[in-house]
Amino acid sequence: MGKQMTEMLKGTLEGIVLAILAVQPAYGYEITARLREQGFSDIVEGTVYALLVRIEQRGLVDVAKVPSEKGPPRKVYSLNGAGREYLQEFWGTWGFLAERIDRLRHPAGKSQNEGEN
Amino acid sequence: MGKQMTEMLKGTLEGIVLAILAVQPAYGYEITARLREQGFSDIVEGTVYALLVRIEQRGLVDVAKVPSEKGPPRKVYSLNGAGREYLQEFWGTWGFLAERIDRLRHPAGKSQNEGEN
DNA sequence: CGCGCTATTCGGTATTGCTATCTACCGGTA
DNA sequence: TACCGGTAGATAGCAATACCGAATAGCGCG
Repeated sequence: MGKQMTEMLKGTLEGIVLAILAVQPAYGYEITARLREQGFSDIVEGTVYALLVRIEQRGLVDVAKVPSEKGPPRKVYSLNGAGREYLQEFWGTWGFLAERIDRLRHPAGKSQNEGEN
Repeated sequence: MGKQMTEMLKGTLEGIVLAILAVQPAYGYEITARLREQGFSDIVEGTVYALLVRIEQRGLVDVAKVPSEKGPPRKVYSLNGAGREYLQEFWGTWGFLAERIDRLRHPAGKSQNEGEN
């Protein structure tokens, strides 16, 4: 992807990761892989780890060190109460923004094939 | 709104402004007002002007100085070919992201009112 | 002249994702 | 033993962008 996606991920990637953790706890490497599966093919490890450090410091997740068979111990992150609250706020903000942007894309009171161009 | 919205606007505000300009040319002060009308109540002038300078330097808009009856001359921005192309790219990127995020919000194979909480 | 409204510009700050690199652990192989 | 590939995490420096606050500029009115 391009620069547009990079900038758009600012502010949303955090919510995306929290949403992934809301489904089930996971560790950094795993989260990166899951993002790749879901189409975010060029999000690198470094980005995810830095983000995880941030959300940990803000107290949105609980961390458990789990030994791994191959490699250093995993840090498994799980969403806690504050994280769930924050995620809900995220959905609110996202909904607000997405609604308005979609409205710009398909302006009411304009002919159908306007705004796409 | 809060910090979340601020960060989420990164990368999208540019597209939002371009979309507004796609409807019809406008000048900075007017764009700010239009954003306010559409619900982005706390976007300040300074942000919009800085953004306009950027998209002008990238050649996405044409500029015309128009004298005003009240106040300094207005700089009227209108989307040009490159801008239209860029906007279409924006819609592509936005669509990609929005689709994946909505999928996270309403995971397939989960009961309906999951993920909202 | 000073006040208010319109309109634009500028300097500094904070956040955040990216690149690139580094450490560390394990199993397999030469 | 020595090296390599895959797993796992951490860190430093950079670029982009939105915010805040203030300044500047033009015009009409009391």
